[in-house]
Amino acid sequence: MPRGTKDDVTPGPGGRELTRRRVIEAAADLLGREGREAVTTRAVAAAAGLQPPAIYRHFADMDELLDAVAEHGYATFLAAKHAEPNPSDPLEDLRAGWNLAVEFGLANPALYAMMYGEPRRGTTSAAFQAGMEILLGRIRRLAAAGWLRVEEHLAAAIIHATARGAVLTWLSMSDDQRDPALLTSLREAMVTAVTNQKPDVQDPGAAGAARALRAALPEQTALSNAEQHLLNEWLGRIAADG
Amino acid sequence: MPRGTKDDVTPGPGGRELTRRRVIEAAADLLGREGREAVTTRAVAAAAGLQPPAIYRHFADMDELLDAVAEHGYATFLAAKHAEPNPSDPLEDLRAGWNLAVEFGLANPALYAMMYGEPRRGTTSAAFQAGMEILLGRIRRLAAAGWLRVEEHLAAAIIHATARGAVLTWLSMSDDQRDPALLTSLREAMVTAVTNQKPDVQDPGAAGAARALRAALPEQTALSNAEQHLLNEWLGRIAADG
DNA sequence: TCGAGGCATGAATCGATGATACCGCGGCGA
DNA sequence: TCGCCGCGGTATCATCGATTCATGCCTCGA
Repeated sequence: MPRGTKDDVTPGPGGRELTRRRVIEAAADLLGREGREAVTTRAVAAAAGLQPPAIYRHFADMDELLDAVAEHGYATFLAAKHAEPNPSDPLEDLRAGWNLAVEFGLANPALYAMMYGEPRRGTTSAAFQAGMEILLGRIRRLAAAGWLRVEEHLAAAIIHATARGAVLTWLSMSDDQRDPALLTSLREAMVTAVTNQKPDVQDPGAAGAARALRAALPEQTALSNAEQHLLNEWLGRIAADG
Repeated sequence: MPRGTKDDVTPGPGGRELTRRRVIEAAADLLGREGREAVTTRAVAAAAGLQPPAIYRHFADMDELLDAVAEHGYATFLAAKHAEPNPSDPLEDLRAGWNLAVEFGLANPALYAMMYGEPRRGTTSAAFQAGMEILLGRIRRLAAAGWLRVEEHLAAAIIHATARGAVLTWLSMSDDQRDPALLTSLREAMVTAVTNQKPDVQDPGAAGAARALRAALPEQTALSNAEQHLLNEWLGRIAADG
């Protein structure tokens, strides 16, 4: 029997990618059901149907596996929600994005605590980067509509920090302490911190923004007279272009 | 020699309380200098001058020791700052309290991550409770002065959550990403969420329009690549100026 | 002053964890 | 068809948190 020895037990056939997926999902399942401590090489290996050392054929170390679990959980959540942005109302889009981030945390407590509880993990993780990317996209549309009150990266940091604080604080409270108003309060605080009460530009698009900036140009102090002069000419061309 | 055998080595004399303190300070020192992973029973015992099992004569398990370390670090920080509240201006007092909480986090990264990074630890910790107590005191004075906009416990949760998000986000960023404006923005967002103070309406200056135009730049066709490049830099300066 | 009990100390040890070295089998390409 | 790369399994290591047990000091009481 040329292939019997491998098929007769749990491991089963399947390519490398499939085994990798099985390991990740086993780890994610353990993390979700029994918490961070339960995710050991032995427990994951047993749940995935292979021996502990085999895990290291797919992941350099435990941290890499956990990063993969984070990415998997994040992608799964996004796929289930398939939240499409609404270009017509960027402000409501901002709220929806914040809600989405918080909902992810509340739906995956152990995973979220692992991703955003340990400060060192954040930067390198792919899931972290992915979350920031879609956040920056929403912020860009907000900026294009003239709603943004602060610089884009600062806005992203504010949004992220409020969501992070909201989720971790919520998770650390007992049931009787949890007040849904905390989440809405933090969200609205974030909105007022990030956006203007009225958009700074009336007409959408580059032309409208150029007209608005040209009108407000005399107040600025960051540019020299020569720079301002040239900028003014360019703004005129952009405004006429629209 | 009735007491010589105990004095001739590192352990030294002193009561039970002193040994306990030495263990806590050794653990706190290890945590601050080498991070969370370095705090093992063996390392702590070696630094404190006793055998690993002796630690369990003072603490039920590792978690209890870490809780004691948290309390010690928190008390030490508070004693060093000896920040006395200013009854005359409860609003500025609120800001000072928030700043204090954040400064504690930035000054003790590993300790803060341990205290507020793992959601499960929060509730039981004595240091956590102590922080909440002085926070509630400040909130009460705020309420007495008629400044409070929301219920006291909700206010405490908002303050705590914003500080928590601020510190953990700050700690997870690399040096070049850290913008002090993040901390002030979050603090002011907290103030407007908690108090009746109206947010200062900033006039729609050039900064907002500059941000809008920057976001819409890729659409425009009136400028060459070189012109657009320079324009982008100028817009960044104007946006940061606001 | 002397004896007895309590308690901290220290050595040895346990179970479990993350990680590694080595071997054998299989599939894929030359 | 042969050889090689790679995957999984067995055996094993170093270290971690935590426990057990015997020893000896320290204190309290007679």
